[in-house]
Amino acid sequence: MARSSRTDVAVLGALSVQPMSGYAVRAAITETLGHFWSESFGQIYPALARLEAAGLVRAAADGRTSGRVFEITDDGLARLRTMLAEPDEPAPPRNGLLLRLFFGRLLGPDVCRDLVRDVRVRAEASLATYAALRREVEAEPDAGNRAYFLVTVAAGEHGARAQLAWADEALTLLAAVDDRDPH
Amino acid sequence: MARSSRTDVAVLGALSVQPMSGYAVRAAITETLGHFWSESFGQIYPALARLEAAGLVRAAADGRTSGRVFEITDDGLARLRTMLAEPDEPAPPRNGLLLRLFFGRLLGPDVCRDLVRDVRVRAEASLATYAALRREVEAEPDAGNRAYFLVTVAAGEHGARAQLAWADEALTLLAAVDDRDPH
DNA sequence: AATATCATGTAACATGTTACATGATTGG
DNA sequence: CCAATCATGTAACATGTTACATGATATT
Repeated sequence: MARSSRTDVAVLGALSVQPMSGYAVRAAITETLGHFWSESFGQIYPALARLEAAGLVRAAADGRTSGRVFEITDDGLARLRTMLAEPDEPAPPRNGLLLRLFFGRLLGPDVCRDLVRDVRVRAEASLATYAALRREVEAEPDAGNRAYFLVTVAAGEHGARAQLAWADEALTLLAAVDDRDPH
Repeated sequence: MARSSRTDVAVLGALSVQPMSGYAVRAAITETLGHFWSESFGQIYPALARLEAAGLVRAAADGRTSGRVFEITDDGLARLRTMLAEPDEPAPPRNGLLLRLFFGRLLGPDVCRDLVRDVRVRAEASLATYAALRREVEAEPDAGNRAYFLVTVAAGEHGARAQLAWADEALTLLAAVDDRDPH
């Protein structure tokens, strides 16, 4: 049916919170959805043009700046609800790290351990970020969407903790590999 | 530098195990790397042509079939080692499920709970698959790459268990949402 | 005045899937 | 002989990033 529906969801979703410029949509997605979503200008501006042509958003000149302010229409809100309800079909798996580690014998256990340790470090940094994010959300009064926000934060936390536990198991497995093995 | 390096890694990696046809490369990737990688014919055949032109693989007519058998060259093996050692730059995050749940207020807690339950069911199925995979690997004698295979299986297991734990936390969070809230 | 940030857009490129076209080989 | 599988390839499409071009506004 619709082209680029995922970008459309993100853009309409941002505009469902409040009207804003395309530039601000990008900033909102980066800042608020950044831990599970991303969009580039090259996607956002054509998406806004499409959505405007379809009557799902309405644009008005911004008095204060040279740009335009986009506002979601009733049709746009209805369309967003429809798209949100569509089943989420998971993308085909493509994990570059596991691809490397699977052929790790060609690399040797030392290099593989470095790859894994790197993941561990990044996972610990992520955990700290999520903890801060959680404190932020819990400090603000619930405007009705706190639970939904916390659900996404929890996903990040569980994922990062899983990476940590996996890294430790992987390091144990790799410690048992004979380094004199033919790489 | 090189175009399509990730596909090249997967294809060269498959051929580093044994020479085979392009069709068999696809089957090997699907069967053996399937839980963390995927390639389509539309990527594999052009990749093989590129790799052959670059001298990284060598093709010979297969006596038994109408097709060709591709064999990795010494240059190809060296190239594969180089590419495996390159740092893995993580893809920008794009989690369609979390995008939906973040705007879950527009959908209502009931629909969101259905989305989460679906993840839970799939995660449990994954866990069973990984358990079977682990038994398979551990039943065979170690040809020197068992630890590396187990590292990738462990990643799947930890990821699936994290999804399970997250789903339960999410269901608890969503159970507390007032369903009479304005969607 | 210079610099940073806000703002909009496009073109080139990269990567990937899906559908199609074509034919050989094998097993029932 | 017919169906399934093996085998190779291309074209169209989808999705996405990056780099570029351009200019307005705000801050120091």
